[in-house]
Formats: sequence, structure tokens, C-alpha cells
Amino acid sequence: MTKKQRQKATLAEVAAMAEVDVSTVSRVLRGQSEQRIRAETKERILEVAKKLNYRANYTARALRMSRTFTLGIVVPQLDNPVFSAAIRGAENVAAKNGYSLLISHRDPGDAGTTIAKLSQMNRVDGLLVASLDADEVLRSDLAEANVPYVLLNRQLPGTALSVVLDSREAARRATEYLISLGHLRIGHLGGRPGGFNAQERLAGYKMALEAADIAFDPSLVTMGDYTFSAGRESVRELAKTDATAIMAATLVSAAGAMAELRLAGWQLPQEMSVIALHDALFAEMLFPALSTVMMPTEEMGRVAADLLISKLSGADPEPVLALPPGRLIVRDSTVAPRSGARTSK
Amino acid sequence: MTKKQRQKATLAEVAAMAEVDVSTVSRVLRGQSEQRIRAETKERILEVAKKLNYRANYTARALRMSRTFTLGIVVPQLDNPVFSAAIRGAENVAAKNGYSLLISHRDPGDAGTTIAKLSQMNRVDGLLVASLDADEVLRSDLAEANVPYVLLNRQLPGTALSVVLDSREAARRATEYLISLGHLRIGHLGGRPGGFNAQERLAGYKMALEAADIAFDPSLVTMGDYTFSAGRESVRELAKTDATAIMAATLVSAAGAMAELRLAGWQLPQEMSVIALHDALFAEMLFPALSTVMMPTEEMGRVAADLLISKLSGADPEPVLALPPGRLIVRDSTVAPRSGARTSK
DNA sequence: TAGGTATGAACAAACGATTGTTCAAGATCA
DNA sequence: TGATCTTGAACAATCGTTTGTTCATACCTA
Repeated sequence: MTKKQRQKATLAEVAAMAEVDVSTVSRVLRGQSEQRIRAETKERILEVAKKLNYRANYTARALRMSRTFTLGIVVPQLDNPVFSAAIRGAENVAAKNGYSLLISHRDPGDAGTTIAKLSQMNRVDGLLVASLDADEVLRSDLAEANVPYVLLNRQLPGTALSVVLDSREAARRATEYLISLGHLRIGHLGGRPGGFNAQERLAGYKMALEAADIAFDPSLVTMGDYTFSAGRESVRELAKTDATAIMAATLVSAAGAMAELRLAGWQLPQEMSVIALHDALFAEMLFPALSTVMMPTEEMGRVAADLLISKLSGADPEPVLALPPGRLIVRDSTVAPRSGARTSK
Repeated sequence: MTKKQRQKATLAEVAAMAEVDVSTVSRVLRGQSEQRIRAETKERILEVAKKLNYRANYTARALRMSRTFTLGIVVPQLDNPVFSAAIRGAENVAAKNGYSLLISHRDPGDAGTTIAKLSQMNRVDGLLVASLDADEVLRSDLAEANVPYVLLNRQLPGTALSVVLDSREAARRATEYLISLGHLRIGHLGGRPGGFNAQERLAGYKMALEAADIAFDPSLVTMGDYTFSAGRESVRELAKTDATAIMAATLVSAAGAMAELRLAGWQLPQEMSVIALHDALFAEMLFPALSTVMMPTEEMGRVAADLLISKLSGADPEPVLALPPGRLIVRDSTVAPRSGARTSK
């Protein structure tokens, strides 16, 4: 049984066995200021440490250094592929830098409690915050935080650190692609009217139209939120128009739109092309498989964690980092428009 | 600016302001052994603590009590809805009990490191472990753990604590439903041949057939793993048979099967009914919307966290807890077979 | 050879809580 | 009134590190 060996060995035990002081052991094991230690002593200590399978007690270290080497991430939803990707990215970077990731799901209801709890109890050194809340709500939540934080895909006027996706460019690219297929009447299934990202996407959509000399028609734009059911509802408006293609703000609303159209008897993609921003496995699972502009959400998580860690290390990084959209992924949901447009249904 | 107030107040500061000893403050704030404290003193301390917005320093407490009040959860994938649901459940229960949840994504590659790292550094009091690894790999990983752990939807002979879903009953129920629709030739799109859960599902499938006096036909069973592409491949076998319905092990493989059949020109659900185990939002996004037997994965997370916490509190709970499957959710992917079966394609 | 500088390691003070023990003063009793 | 018991709170040790300071020894230099 090696059980005994696995039990936590303390610095004191290593010190005793190596017949030196704990401080010496600590210095050797930390690897810093090696100058002041005889090679022979160092070796002896290293040997004993290995034999005892010594691991620094994380808690003691955290107390002494008043740093927990833990990052918290607060997300509104855990099952949204966008957030899980961000979490994965953040976790990777955190781990790579010796940090752990504390996850905290926060229902839009319980304002602030999570952020406050994590940061005020000194559980985390910093916070990664993704929120769907309105600006004021988020702002007042963050006021409770007594640690540095980075916002995910969100911008809040002020000095807050943020990592944002370039929704505008992504929207532009998606729209541009539809145009390149020959579509002239392109609907936009957008996000919440007030939201920053919704505006950005709309702007990108307009840019693409403009570049192609297509007049912007407000009746082709419907705003909802980012849910499946909102997608279904919104698309009913577009179905009444002569749109031949839809650029959707996100995967799930695109899925809603396709489901609804199909139920109404439309042939997809022949009668309506659909493209969405963001990409995930299930874009491929839809029928027709959904064309998308991939958004680097995992990288957003990585970059945010990086930013936070560098901030924690004393750096003073750029407050806002924008990530370019990823590549266009053409699947089966986008085709050239048929010569004769469908009249209505 | 209330900034100053928000800075971490220590026990000593509260004690000083209330003109008592730290130990007294601690006792009052812990709420234990209240007997030995004058009501008046207690009140004064409480008042000061509130004024100073005192929060116990989590790290100091952890060191002193040698408990971190943190649970670790190790998952193989972060974007799989099954795991995110489990995480959500675990996080809820953890939070409710004053624990935090440390998340750790563990690629099937880096054997053991994660578990060892978390537990040997005293970062967590216990571990929730979800793994797709083979038994021996998992077992050797766990040998490194020097904290209690609970396995998620996995059983490992021995005394390990587990929470498992009743895959057998779920499979039975799904199959039973297909039979009730009139299907007699039912295919099963299963999981990894060696896996415990795969066996269970197969057993449930057989039970339902038997109960309906339908002979078991091995050629109607194909095993793969739980991915989209595996679903596509496996279903080709079934397409060659006279099966009129498929009971799939999980959502994504069902989605793969549907995608493949459709590409091959099948009419769904008329020519092939499909039902899957597990439920998530995207079952509704598929076309036709996928019928499922819901599996309580979120509850699995909750129960597992509960189990772990009770174990940490000194209880000696049942090693294996089985959760009954949830209800049958009938959507559009399952219909009665047509009188004349499709011959082939 | 005496005085000064490196060198290597021990000493000791935190970090901020929890908790067993001690102790002064007031209450109780004979 | 003196001895004993309660009560309320202070004292003090401890958890396992990190890190500034002290200190003995050996080494130089003059």
C-alpha cells in the first residue's frame, strides 16, 4: 500500500527529513533565489520531497500570499454552446497558468449575489463575467466585485476590461455571402433591440447591403431574443415578405426559423436560404445543415482568461479586445435564389 | 464612494471596533455555542460586522479547518448537453450547501493529471468524476485521488460511490413506445460495445421486445459510440434491414441517423421512426422534432453533489444510487409504421 | 593576523481564521 | 463571610506556507 505516502506531506516534514529549515525547503521548491543555496542541499531536499510526494498545500499558500490562484467564471446559461465553448477556452488558459476555474451559474434572477459571494469571500483572484442582463443590472452587480474582472462579449462604458467578438464583421460577411449567391432581398433575424451586439450585427448587415448597392429595407429586419421560440416567431414576419434569404443572429434562432418555415410547408433551402452567426456541432445536425460564420467563442474564453491573468500579474492591458470572426462555413442551408420568388404562403 | 467599506475587513478589525477578542467575534459569527455570549455583546458584534461588511476570509478558514468547501468536477467534454446539465445540477446543490464548484475539463488523453492535481494540492474536498475512459484507465486515475469522489453515470466494481441513470428502463420505455405505435421491426443504435451503459440499454431493448413477444434479431442492433458521425455510419446498416423504427442511445447519434437517412432520400418519420434517450433543447430543433425519453442528467449532478457532500459530512451513503428515467416526450419523429414496409433503398 | 565581505541556512513573523484553555468577576450556597 | 460554581470573554496555539532578517562560518584582502 502506497496510501501512506500519498497522504499530504508538509513542508515541515520534508524539512525534518532533509535536516534543514522549512524556509530552505520552501525556497528550493519555489525555485526562486536559488543563489543562496548549496547545490548539495538543494538536491537533498528535492530528493526528500519527491520521496514524500510533497505537494504544496494550496490553501496555506493562498493565505500567505493572499492570492487564490483561482479564477471565477460567471455564466447565465451552462447549456448554451456559446458559453460552454468560452468556459472550455478559459479553463485551458487558466490551467496552463496554474489557475483553477471556479464556475458559477447565475440565473438572471438573483442579481449580484454570485459575483459578490465569490469575490468578497476571497475565493477568487478575478472574475470572468458573461451576462445577458441589462447594462444597469450588470453594472450594479459588478460594483460589488472587489476583484478585477473581464467582461465576455459585452462592453460597458468605463474602464472595464472586455473581450468582444466582432459581430459586425461577422454579420457583414454572412450577408455578403448571401449576396454573392445572388440574393437581393435578405431578411435579418436579429437580437434584442437594445443590445450592443444586436446593433453591431445590424450595422454589419447594412454595410454589406450598401457595398452591393442594395437598398436597406427595415421591413426585412425583425428583432427578437436569442431563443429557439423567438426564432420561430420572428420568421413569420419575414415569411410574409419577398425575402429569399435570412441572416440570423445566432444558431438557435436560425434553427427556430427553419423549423417554423418547414412546418409552414416551405422547401429549404430552395425557397429560403438561411445563414447564422456562431458555429457549433449542431449546425451540422440540422436539416439542411446550417451554413454559418464561425465565431471564436472558445478563443474569447482563452483571451479573456489571458487578459485577466495578465491584469492580475500587474499589467495594464487594453480595456477592450476585439476578436475577428472566424471563417464562413458553407453547408446546405444556403443556395442561390430561384428565378421566380415565392409569392407568399 | 463606498469602496473603502468594501475592502475585506478582517476578524481582527471587527474585534477591535467592537472592543472584544477575535475569538468572541468568531464564535458569534459562526453562530455556534451561542450560550457563552451575552446578548448585548453579540448584538454589538453583529452590528459592527455588518457595518464593516465583514466576510470571512475563505482561505484562512480553509487552512484552519483543513476543508476547502470546494468540490471539483471533472468532465470529458464541456459542450455535451449531458455534461452541462450535470454540471448545472451539481453547481446548484454545491452552492446551496456553501460549496463552490471547480470545473476541470479533462481530455481523454492526459490521464490522471487533473484528478491528481486537484486533490493532491488540497484544492478540493471531493471530486465528481464523469469519464468516458475505459475502466482500467479510470481506475488508475482515481487511485491518485486522495479525496472522496463520486462517479457520474459510471459504475466501477468496488466501493466507489456512483450515481447512475437507469438506462435500461429508459431503453425499455422507448422501445415499448415504438411497439405501442405498431412497430415490430425495431432497430437499436447503441453505444460502445464494452460500456456498461450500452449493455444496459440493450437489455432494456430486449426486455421490451420480449414483453411484446417480438423475437430479438441481432441484425437490428448496431453499436457505435455516441457521436454524430457514428450515428450516420451505424444507420446505414439499419437502412438495409426492414426496420421501421430506431431506438437510439443518445441524442447526437439519433441526429446523425436522421441526417443520413434524409440524405439518402428517406421520408421521416413516415419511412422511419426515431426515438432517442436523453433530452435537450436541440431535440426540438431537429426536423422532425425528435421524440425522446428524458434522462435526469441535471438531477444526476444534483444527487451526486448531494452524495458527495453527505459523504464529506461523515455519512456513509449507499455506494450506488440509480435514478429512474424521466418521462417520454413524444414529438414528431415517431409515427405508426406504414402498412407496406419500405423494401430497401 | 585582524577586519570586512560573502555565503548558506536558520530564525521568526506574518496571512486570518477556529477552537481548546484559562481566568476574572459575579452569583450562589452553606 | 468565605468557598464554590457560573458565566462571559480573553488568551493562545494552530493550520502550512512565504519571505524579510539575523547569524555563524568561511573566505578575502590589506
